[in-house]
Amino acid sequence: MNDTKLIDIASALGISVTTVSKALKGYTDISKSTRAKVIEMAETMNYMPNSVAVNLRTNETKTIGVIIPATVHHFFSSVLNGILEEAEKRGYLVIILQSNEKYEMEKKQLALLIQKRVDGVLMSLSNETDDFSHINDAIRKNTPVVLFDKIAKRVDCSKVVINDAKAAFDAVSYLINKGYKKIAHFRGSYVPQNSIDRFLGYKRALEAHGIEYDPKLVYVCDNNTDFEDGYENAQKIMNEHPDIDAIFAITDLVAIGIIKYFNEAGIKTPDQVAVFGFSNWFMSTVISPKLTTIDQPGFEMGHTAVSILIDEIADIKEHKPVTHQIIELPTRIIERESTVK
Amino acid sequence: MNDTKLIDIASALGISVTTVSKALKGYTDISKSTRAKVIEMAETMNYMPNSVAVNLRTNETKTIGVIIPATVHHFFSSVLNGILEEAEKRGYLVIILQSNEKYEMEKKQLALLIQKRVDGVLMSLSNETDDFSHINDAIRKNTPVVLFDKIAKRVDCSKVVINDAKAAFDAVSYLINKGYKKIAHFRGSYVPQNSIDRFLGYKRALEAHGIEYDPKLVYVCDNNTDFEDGYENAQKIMNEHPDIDAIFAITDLVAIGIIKYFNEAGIKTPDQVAVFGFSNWFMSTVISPKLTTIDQPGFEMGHTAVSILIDEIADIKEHKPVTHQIIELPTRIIERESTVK
DNA sequence: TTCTAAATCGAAAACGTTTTCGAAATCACC
DNA sequence: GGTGATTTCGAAAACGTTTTCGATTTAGAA
Repeated sequence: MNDTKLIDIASALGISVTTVSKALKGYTDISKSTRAKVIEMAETMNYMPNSVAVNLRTNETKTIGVIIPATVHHFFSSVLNGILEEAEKRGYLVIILQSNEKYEMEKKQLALLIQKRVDGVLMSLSNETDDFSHINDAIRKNTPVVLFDKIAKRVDCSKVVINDAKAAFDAVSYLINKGYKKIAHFRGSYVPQNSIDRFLGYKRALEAHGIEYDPKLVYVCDNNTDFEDGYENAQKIMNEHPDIDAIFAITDLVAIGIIKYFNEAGIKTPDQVAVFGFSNWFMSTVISPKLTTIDQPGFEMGHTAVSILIDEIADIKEHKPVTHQIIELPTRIIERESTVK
Repeated sequence: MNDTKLIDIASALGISVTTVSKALKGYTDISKSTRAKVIEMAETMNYMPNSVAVNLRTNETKTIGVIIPATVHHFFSSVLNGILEEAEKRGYLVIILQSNEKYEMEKKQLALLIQKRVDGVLMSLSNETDDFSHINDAIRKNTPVVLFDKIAKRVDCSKVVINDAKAAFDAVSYLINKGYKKIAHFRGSYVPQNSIDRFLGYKRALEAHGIEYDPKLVYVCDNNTDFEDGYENAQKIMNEHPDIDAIFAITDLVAIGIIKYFNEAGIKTPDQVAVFGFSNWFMSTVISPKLTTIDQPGFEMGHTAVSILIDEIADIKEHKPVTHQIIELPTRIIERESTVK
């Protein structure tokens, strides 16, 4: 409980607080000899600046806030790891909050972060949010925001995303090129744009290859925490459309539910029905057959989001104009067993 | 960029900063009428206190730090979710740092958190740390620390753990009671106590049931990020000891590697060799056969760790004596397919 | 009306830094 | 020894709050 502060060093040395502060911060108007004495004394007294006081004086906290909509799992784990690594590298601390897909939560948490004077915030939007004034408020107050993954096009800030529609288009095109003809889609709920985009990619790929889109082959899986949805809808679709030969699933989670059911029901994957996932979560290599999927680079997403944010923080500090970037990270197909006969 | 502060409200109302502050904080020496005026003006000017200034004055940040040794995955995801939920509930923010199993990192990060004036810190030790002076320093400086999962008995602070030895003992006893006779153990590396304790539990269970412990049946799996270790050692043990009938694995991850190999090599699980995991990670229900395992309550661990920490913070603030608690969370066997014939 | 008690307010210090600006001391040079 | 330039230091203000303590006003009682 013996926190040493500037004044302790100063009085130990019989000099002023100002001189101590300057010596420690490398000001040039302090003689080498007193600087040396100060540094040594600071060392022996185990001095560490009180960050709160520094923050108040300098008006920056070297801290960024992160708001994620869901629990820390799967995709968001990767993003978080990317965020933590890059933030550490750049000397920033990170505060994490989860909105549980609630707009009110998200709004409250963003306000809290601003009140805490974080230097910037990273966020992935909740499914509920269709009003973005809280974000615009933050930006107007000079707290830069960068959106990742679940973004809103209408907000004027930097964003880092993948192209869900294109990734889905590629996935379905891959299936078509492999010779699959009757391809179903297990989509996500109707609200998040990612879910919509992946569905659109699916639809466009069919049309681009001259296959008629059949809405009856689209099933909704809106449970994001378990694979039961995939399991049950797989059962359902094999009753209603036993002649399908492939399913493009919105996530690896539902893909795994599908494969689980197929394995239990004796339906051969990929021989009778191929399965294509999305995200390349760890468990996609655990299941048998191993899952063909889209690699969604969560770690890189976290990395670049932090990088952009910290650059913007620096620009704002130097009163430079900040130019917002929209970064679209590349995805790629990871071909495994569930689609190759 | 128009942050309103106390003085703005004060001058708008023609009163002093003191009165505004008191009115907002519910001091009783402010008349109802001015209080009402202040509150209304604060509302319309959208006042939010500057947390940094408040922190400096009150000497508390309502923030806790968390240091985890590994990447945010599997078990630590659950813990983190528990931490985030409980912290939010109690009005605390959380800063997360990862030490990557490096003692020097851990030490540096703890110092950083103290410098940032967090009110307390939660940590799970790195494999390298066998010197605990940094933790004792923190505690001596009145920053309470509570250790979880990977702890050090010698540090005088609260801890929340599971009983690894007992859990392992239960697991192996379960196998013995099921009739398995030649039970191997795929242990973790030699350094973390958890790994040692689980090994000891294994050994004691054998001895308690009159089965001779054979060190040749113990294999080391020290890769925590992939299941290759389990896979390769499974291959090895089936060459060297083809007559084993069960394996107790240190984590679900290596258990899954084992099952993967067994599935590919045509070795029937559990008929020829049963497999028992540890932790009850999500993927243990993904694999076929589904994995019998020990439920390690990560979410509850995060919850109670935060709860204890915040209680200690309150005690310290009120200069009450703090009594450290050692909480041992119960584990239980989750019986699935990999051990029932 | 006067005196006391209660109600209401504000000046100022404090939290621990950083930074501006001026003062003092030293130096170089003639 | 005097001048100006340079080096070295420190007083003080500032960041935005909270809180103590004293001052002033008001109400109540006699």
